[in-house]
Amino acid sequence: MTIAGSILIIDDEVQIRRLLEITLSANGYKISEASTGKEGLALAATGQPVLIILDLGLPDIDGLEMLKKLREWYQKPIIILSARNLEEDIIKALDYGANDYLTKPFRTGELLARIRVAIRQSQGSAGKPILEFGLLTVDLANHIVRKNNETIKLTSTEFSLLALLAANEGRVLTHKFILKEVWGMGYIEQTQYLRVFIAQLRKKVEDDPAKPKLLNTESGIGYRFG
Amino acid sequence: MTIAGSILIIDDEVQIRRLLEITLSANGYKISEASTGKEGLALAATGQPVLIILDLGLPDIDGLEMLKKLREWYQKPIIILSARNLEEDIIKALDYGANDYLTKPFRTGELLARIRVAIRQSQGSAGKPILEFGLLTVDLANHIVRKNNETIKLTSTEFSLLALLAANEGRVLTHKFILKEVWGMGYIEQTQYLRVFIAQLRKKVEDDPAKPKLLNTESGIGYRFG
DNA sequence: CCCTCTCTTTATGAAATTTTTATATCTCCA
DNA sequence: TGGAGATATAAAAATTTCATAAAGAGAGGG
Repeated sequence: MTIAGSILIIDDEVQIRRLLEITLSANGYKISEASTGKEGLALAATGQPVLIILDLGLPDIDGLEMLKKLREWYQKPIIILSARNLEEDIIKALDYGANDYLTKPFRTGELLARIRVAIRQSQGSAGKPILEFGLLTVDLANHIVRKNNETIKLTSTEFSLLALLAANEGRVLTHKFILKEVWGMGYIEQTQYLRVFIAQLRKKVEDDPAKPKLLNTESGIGYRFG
Repeated sequence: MTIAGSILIIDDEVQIRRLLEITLSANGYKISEASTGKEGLALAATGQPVLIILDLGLPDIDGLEMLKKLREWYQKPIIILSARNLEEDIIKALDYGANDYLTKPFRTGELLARIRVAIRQSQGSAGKPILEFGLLTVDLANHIVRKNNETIKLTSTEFSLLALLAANEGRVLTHKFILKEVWGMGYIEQTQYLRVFIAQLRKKVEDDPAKPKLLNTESGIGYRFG
């Protein structure tokens, strides 16, 4: 029903959905639609949309709450459509993680241009193929990890986890974010998996697994590489 | 508080420059200004601004040409300010590499929010601003606090508390407000929590915890940062 | 079919953090 | 100046979170 790489439209007004459906598909985008917040959250989780167009005036969930919920795990662009044009609303939505905010009625050409902006930004940084950290190198393309010039054998889950952390050196990644990226949306609460795999990685990667220098834990939040 | 990096304003109208200068510096941004396209290009090259605010109606260079020239080498966000509200102009500017487009007259609060969006996107996916207070820096996105360039270890509650106070530098926040924001609605009466955590923070953050300079108490009301 | 490899669960002790308690100190005003 | 209410701080207790080993489950290869 939903196809990866699509744009998800969450709006309760059928005319708007129809208009967007026509406009967007005429411009080569695949689309999926939801008319309620609940449905929208479900589709966002399962459909892996590259961008979400969100109406703030949904019947079942407060718009800002919806935005907050999405941003707990969804990093790609969210463009707000709203009938409200109060500065206060716009500021709040943008600060809650929206990428752009258009008021209804909107111009379709402008919306398309703003979608292009959002998408080109989200595709911006394509990381380096090989990451180096002193004696440790992580070759993302070839799934090879070396320590002191010897290759280390990692399972594919272990590699995904290490690659994710290494690619975000210095940043704290939350449990939920890591679980979503490595295991998928359905595993967002399985914090214990993470602990088990971090322990395994430390055994293989750290000089002294009991005193980790690369895989640091941020208690109550998540993990940080480096 | 200052937010790292400067914003370059390129606009020929002196009133606009003055307005932006006041608004932006009041919000902790360093700024530089240019009144012509030529001057703007020079400053963009030498000043390494983190963001450019560009007026499309410059006297010496066509706005779109200017944008094109900048985008040949400048990757950070460019926000367009323009008197023109034609859809065609907006689309062109966005497709030429602008990150956002506001029409004059604009609302300053909204502009500030859109600047925050642009900056957080250019700083890797989830980057909120980095707050600086002399020798103390608070990196909101990465949960990192540095003092004299050494990272200080804070628990997640300690960090939330510090971040809240720091983000509201100079303002007095009441006990109830802080408790509501950091612990949640149900903890509004737990003033003692606050005292305990403020004491812990002072031990970690202040030079002399007994004579706090950053975490000040407003007896009977609450606390104030700075 | 058995062996190996990996992922998933479960169990347990350790560590970190939060909450509670206790006591000392400060501040303001009568 | 004295006392009441507010604040600071240390330290103990309780709770939560984390690390790790190990057992169970499932898949795939020989």
